[in-house]
Amino acid sequence: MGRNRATLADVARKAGLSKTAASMVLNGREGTRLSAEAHQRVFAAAEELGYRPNLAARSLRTRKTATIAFVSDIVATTRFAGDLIRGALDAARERDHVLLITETQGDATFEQYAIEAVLDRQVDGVIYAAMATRRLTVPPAILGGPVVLLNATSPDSLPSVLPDDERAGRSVANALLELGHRDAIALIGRNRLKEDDPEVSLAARARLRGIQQALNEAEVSLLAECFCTEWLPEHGYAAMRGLLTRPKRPSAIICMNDRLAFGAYQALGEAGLTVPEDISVISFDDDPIAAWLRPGLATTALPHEQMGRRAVELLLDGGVAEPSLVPMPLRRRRSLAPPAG
Amino acid sequence: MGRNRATLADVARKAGLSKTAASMVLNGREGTRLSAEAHQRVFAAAEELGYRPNLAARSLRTRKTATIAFVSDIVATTRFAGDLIRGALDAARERDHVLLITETQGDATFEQYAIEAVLDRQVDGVIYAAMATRRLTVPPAILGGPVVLLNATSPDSLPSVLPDDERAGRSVANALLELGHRDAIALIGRNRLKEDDPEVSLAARARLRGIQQALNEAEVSLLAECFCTEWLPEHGYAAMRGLLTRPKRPSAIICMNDRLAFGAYQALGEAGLTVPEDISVISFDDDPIAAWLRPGLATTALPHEQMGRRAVELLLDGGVAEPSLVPMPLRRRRSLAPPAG
DNA sequence: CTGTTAGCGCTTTCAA
DNA sequence: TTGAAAGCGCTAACAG
Repeated sequence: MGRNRATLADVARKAGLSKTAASMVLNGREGTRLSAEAHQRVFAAAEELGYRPNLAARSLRTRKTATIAFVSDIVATTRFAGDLIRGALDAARERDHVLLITETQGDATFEQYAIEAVLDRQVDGVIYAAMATRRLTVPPAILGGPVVLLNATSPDSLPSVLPDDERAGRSVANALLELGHRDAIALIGRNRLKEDDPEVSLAARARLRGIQQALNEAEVSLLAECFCTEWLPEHGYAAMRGLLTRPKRPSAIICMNDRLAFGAYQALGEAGLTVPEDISVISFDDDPIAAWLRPGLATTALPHEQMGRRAVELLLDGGVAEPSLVPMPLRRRRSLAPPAG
Repeated sequence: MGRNRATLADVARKAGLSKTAASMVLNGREGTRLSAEAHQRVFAAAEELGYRPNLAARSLRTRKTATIAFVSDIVATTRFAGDLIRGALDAARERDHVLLITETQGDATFEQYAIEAVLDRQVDGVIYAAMATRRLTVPPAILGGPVVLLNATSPDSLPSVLPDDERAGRSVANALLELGHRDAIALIGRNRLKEDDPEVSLAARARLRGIQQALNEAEVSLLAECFCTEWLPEHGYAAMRGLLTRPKRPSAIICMNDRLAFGAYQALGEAGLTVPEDISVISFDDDPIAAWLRPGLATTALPHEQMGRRAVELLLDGGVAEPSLVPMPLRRRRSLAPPAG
């Protein structure tokens, strides 16, 4: 790769100047002034030879690689990883940086390996990303340089980027309250593990807190709360079926994520109920299925692209050692209506 | 980052040997034999100092960076990008390599930039990936070194990795034939643009070819073929509604991808028809929704993880300059049954 | 068997 | 204004 690339020495020779001079011209150094004509000659030579600096060589001197490590637990399983990465890539490109991406698969050995691999390559900083919003402890090895936590926080005080799930919880509840839903709102997706263990999830607790705040302010309480062992369609389906056996039918459902909502839709369809005429549904994440469902599912979007971008900004432009919350926009779709009757 | 790292010189000094000796011991060179005791001293010193070689410095001499560029058009929009990357990451790690990932967003300027960025960093090779299977022309700049096309082919003869869509087409059709479906099979998702322009898609044509081969062999012809301008749920929905207005109802539906099938499910549900008792459905991709649907959607999986892996293998272990087809496994789920009656 | 020397391509004193 | 020389950390010739 990149055989036969012209070197700085080639450019200097062609321009009839020293490497030093060529280097200074090409790097636009202010201090020492070379004649305008020398500038010309250097630029012309570089142009003609198609010169591009060898960044590995440069970094040996400058100790800067213009390369950031993006270390994450899992890139594939979640649909959202791509957006996190894309946002980071965009912001990195704008700053002339590049991303070295590794995946630990939640495995300590792989993690160790991944971290050594990127540190050996002298990256300028590390973005340590979790695919589920949670608290974690960062491997000490990366603390030798700039670190930003993405979709995670840690006991060490470090800059971090998180979605604002609590505010999202309030938006979701308020969206229903504004439509006139009061005492027939049910919640699907309570989960002790997620709510109680910040190392499993921060989202569950924050969303719940937001929902309850908004409801309390309106002096409304939930009609029912369904616990689910996982946030998958089948659990949403089962929960919804359960709700429909109760004497009082809910006028609106809040699901803790879109996959649960998808399951709830299936149960409603089978029961011959229509969204939103019979029951409104709203949830969290803005998974692609939310837009594909009929009717479209109202939800609050995980701002993954923004978050990836923010992480790079904090890393490169500097940022305070505390969580930076990114708003989750409410996507209003047809699954919302005033309560029937 | 990585300040205060011990250097080879530190190790050599501590071991009381020359840098050369230390280098040879640490790299396990066969040629020159140092005393067993010298080995011990070097290893001990390296261990104690937590020595790790500076790969940027090494690459300056060896012209190898143990870094591969993964240049793709779009990482985010498609759900599958993650799997492609994950497969590549795994295979790279097994070979002690790391991935520099960039995204061009299909924009020529970004692409130019991305390619220069990775070449400047002296990558050992480039994986040039497309998110939709298609034919493309690779930017000449990367032809100076090893290149593998991922999910794409090109007029230049280069090693490439593609899913075996044609064989998948045959599996899909055969799965229905085996169940006894004959002259009431309908196809949703024909699309002239995708079928006729290899730079848009190679999958559509190959899938169609496979389907038709299998049907021809069984002397069966399609009951109906629906054209769709895009392969999205809404188009599958519309197509399915159209099919249900015809005099003869199909016994089985082949959808060109899972999103179309999702739309078809919705139309079937609204029409009060049951999958698979009334109509069987099968499709392509194995999008996560395929498993979430009720009943589970039978489909042929895009082997993206395998493909990413294969690309790295071809790049690093060497491979012939021709397409390498990766099989698409059939996922049998509950959406298949013998024709009713 | 071991060590010295010379770069890889670049930036950066420092001297002319 | 310009250039020579040193050196980043490593490996590869080549002598000892």
